[in-house]
Amino acid sequence: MNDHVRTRFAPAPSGSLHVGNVRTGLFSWLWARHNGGAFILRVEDTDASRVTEEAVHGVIESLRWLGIEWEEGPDVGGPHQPYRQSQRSLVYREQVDRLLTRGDAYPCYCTPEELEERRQLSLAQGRAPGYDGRCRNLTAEEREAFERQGRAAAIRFRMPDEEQSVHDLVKGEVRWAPGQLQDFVLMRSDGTPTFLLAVAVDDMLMGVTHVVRGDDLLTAAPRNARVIEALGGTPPAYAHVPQVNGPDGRPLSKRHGSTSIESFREQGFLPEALMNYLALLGWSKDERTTFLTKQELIGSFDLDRVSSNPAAFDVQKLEWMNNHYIQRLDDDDLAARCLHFLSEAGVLPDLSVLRRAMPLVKERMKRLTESVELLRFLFTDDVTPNEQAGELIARAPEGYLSTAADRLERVEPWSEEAIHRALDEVATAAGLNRTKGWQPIRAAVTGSNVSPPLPGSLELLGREATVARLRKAATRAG
RNA sequence: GCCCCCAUCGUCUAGCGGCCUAGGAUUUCGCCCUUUCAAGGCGGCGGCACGGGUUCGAAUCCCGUUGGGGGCACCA
Repeated sequence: MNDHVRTRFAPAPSGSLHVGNVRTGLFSWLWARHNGGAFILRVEDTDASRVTEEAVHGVIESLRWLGIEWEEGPDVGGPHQPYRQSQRSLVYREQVDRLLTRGDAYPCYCTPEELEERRQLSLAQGRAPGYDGRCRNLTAEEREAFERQGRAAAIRFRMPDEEQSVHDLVKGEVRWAPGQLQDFVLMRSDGTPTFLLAVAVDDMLMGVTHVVRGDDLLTAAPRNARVIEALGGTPPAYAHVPQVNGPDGRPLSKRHGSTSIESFREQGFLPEALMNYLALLGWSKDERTTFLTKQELIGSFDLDRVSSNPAAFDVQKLEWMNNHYIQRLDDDDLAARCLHFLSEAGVLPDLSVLRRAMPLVKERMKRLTESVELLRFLFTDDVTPNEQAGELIARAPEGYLSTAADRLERVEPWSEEAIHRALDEVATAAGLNRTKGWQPIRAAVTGSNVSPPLPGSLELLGREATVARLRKAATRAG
């Protein structure tokens, strides 16, 4: 345990937070918690044009819902405020000035057009397309000349001309040959900081000890580290975790449909199930542990056991896990969660009945949204039979449903057991087994060929509605 | 084009030189249970990308090939 561990999650809230990003954030958070350290939420909005206020709120909402909390962030404040890069311009200006005076950074007067032109040329000649270092060693006179031309300078970092390496906690030792990592822009010519500057400065100033992020940022690590060192700080340890892929094995993106945390919530997934599933995407406790509570995850999470190869997101396994968690929720809790989806669908349940219906449906739902179709018949008299139900009703023996109605009308008491016996009597009298005998009744009462167990369902529905629906179907059956 | 990362059942993974005729989970298939649908139980199919090494011995180490991904922006 190391209570000095400080990690952060720094999403750029331009779009929605998808499960891949969050999986990475989850690892970062788990590492902080595992070490009894602190977790920071920071908004990476150096390119302010792409960020909306709703997006920032969305990020906060999604993380909260999942069960991730932070000690410092834009909403809760903290000793290193502000936590939005768009509000830290002065800080970046100050740090970039230090780099400038030390000669670790320099003004670059090349225009985007010139850079693009040279980039194309390099590519055509088979050389690296990056920055060629044109303004690296400008004399004072040359600078003045550019200034007189009215050129605005971007500020570039002077990358040491030597081999670069990072010791990554997941990838191991990674090296880049001298010249491979070119001088990059720290501050745009309009004075706004780039991601590369902001991240280095913030991680340093906020005392971040471990940077856990997607491995698409692996080449940013040596740049981040060199900037921090040039500023006199100690770079954090880096852990670059693989990206999460879609079911087709390609990186998760819009193309894969709704992959935002918000959409999983709307689809009826439990946050505890999603967290458990996500934690197992690229990490494992051992060879058999599948279910871990939040506390257990915190207790056993270790960057050492994070896999270095990308994982594909498998909804089916998530669904299976979701069902597992649903089954283990207590009835009040589950009912409260289903209520949201029922009312969303326009079904307004009697709360007491809803609660008592939970034992009947909990092992039948992969998603909470399924509670709507499973339980609708309990809360509405509109039970127009679906196609299969219609057939079941039509194929019922002559007078069968009326007989069932008659018999159920006399059931005493109106209990699951008594109803069960009555249903059997009706079926037996008609020479039918349970399957054949109960299905028409199920169809008539629930409007579907599939429903929760019949006796329990009828008990909850009540005698009156049950009998009425049977009679109505009987007339329709002719 | 150059650089970097990755490679075990369809999917998530265990495996860090002998315990592996490769284990678990999910998916799928079959059986059992059963009032429908599920859940549950039992069982089956299914994998070390390929080629070279190193070693008494390789899924495990090294090299190469192939494949996938990422980077080379005044995006993040």
